[in-house]
Amino acid sequence: MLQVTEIRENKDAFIQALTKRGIDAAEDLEAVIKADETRRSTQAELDETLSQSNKFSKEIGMLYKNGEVDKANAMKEKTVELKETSKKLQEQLNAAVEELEQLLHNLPNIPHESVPAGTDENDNEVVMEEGEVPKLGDEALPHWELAKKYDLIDFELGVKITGAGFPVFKGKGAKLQRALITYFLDKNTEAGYTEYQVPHVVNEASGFGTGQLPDKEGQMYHITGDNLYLIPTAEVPVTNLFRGDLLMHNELPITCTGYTPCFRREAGSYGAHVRGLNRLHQFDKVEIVRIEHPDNSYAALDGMVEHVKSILRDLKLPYRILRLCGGDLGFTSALTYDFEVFSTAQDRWLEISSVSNFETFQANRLKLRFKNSEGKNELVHTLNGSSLALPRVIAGIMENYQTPEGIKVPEVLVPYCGFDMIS
RNA sequence: GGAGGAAUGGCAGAGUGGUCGAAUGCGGCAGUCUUGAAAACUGUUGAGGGUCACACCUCCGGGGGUUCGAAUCCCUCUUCCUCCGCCA
Repeated sequence: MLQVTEIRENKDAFIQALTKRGIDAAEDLEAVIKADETRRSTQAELDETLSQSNKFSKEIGMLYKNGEVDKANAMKEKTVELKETSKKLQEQLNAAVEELEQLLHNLPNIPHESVPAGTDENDNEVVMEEGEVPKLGDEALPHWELAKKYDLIDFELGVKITGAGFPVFKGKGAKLQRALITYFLDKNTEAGYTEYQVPHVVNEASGFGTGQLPDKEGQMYHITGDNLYLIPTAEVPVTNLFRGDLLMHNELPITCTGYTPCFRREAGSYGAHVRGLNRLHQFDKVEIVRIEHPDNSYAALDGMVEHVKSILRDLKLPYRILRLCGGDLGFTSALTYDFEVFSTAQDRWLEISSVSNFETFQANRLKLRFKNSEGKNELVHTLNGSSLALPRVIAGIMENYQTPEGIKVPEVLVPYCGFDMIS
């Protein structure tokens, strides 16, 4: 959520920045400023009224103390009108606040200055590319065929018990997935992240705090009976651990990692791109989350990018990093780097990580602040990234590591798997 | 599921109708001392709104009520704790 005081001061800069997302926010921002003015003037009027009635109350108290009951009773009558006025003003104020919040909730974050302008994924900027793309023969198979050949994943069984997009992992397929989760968590904790195990369902306040609600309501599974939501990413429960907190500056940064399944309705997805593991309703992911001092958040973002790189180097997967353009940038993000692994057999890039700095956007919704070194309260910066999302990593490994004899297991995973070949 | 108890500032914890936005301790900040740090000592320090700055307003789990006046009384919801029952 953007900060009103900043909009008030830099309206034009905000309008300018939002054009990068392909949004003309001039009208909305003007409405924000107007609603804010109404809010402030109503508040001032209400405060004045309340101030009056506070004064009367104190005087009445004094009169009673002095035994001047008649005078006190006379004064009581004066308060009646004030009460009615303040009630009316309070209602007006509530309406103004609600209108203002409505507007603010629907405005996306301001893109960082380095974010390229653009409308969709075609305008994303390739920052770097690394790793060797293996040369596979013509007989190379996509992962959904390999999964069948070696009996690693059963998509039909998932359909039977739940529906499309809920695969069942079996045997060495299941074990490979478990190995990856443990390996990722080890890698993250070695880098200093504290491991958390969190609930996989969250309440409405949590969904709002990280910005999934109300923006992405339709993408989440909603448990209507209890008004809870299945998490679309560990970002939601983990970041919300700190919702409403006022931290001390020396507590920063806070760094967390956690493994959770993720649930996404993916309404509107279709076609060959959703085949196999490419797009699922339930998938596993290991996430890293950082709560940072604003001065350090971009250095921290770079650090997270380096960290994810080192994992992909370990796994010896060819990958590239994209800087998302304004049009492809998530609602809450100021700057996002996507990591993609090249799948040789599919001849396409698969997104396996997304690393973002949300600056104060989430913190403002979460009311997550810290006391700075001057003793003043300030919003923190929040960041998160996948390290990593499992299914496409598995797809990438299966496809890139296939040989006529079977699928080789990346060296770093062998100790975690207990086998070095799937055949 | 049944019976009791509780929810106060970053944290712990006093406060039961009228200078209570709230004692005290810890923590934070500033300073003295020290080569530096620690310790000790001194000062300062709740949050949000508002203002150039004051003034002023709101906030003692959420919502509603009683009253001229509520952290304090009443209703309601939520959460936590203790005991009993059930149970992975």
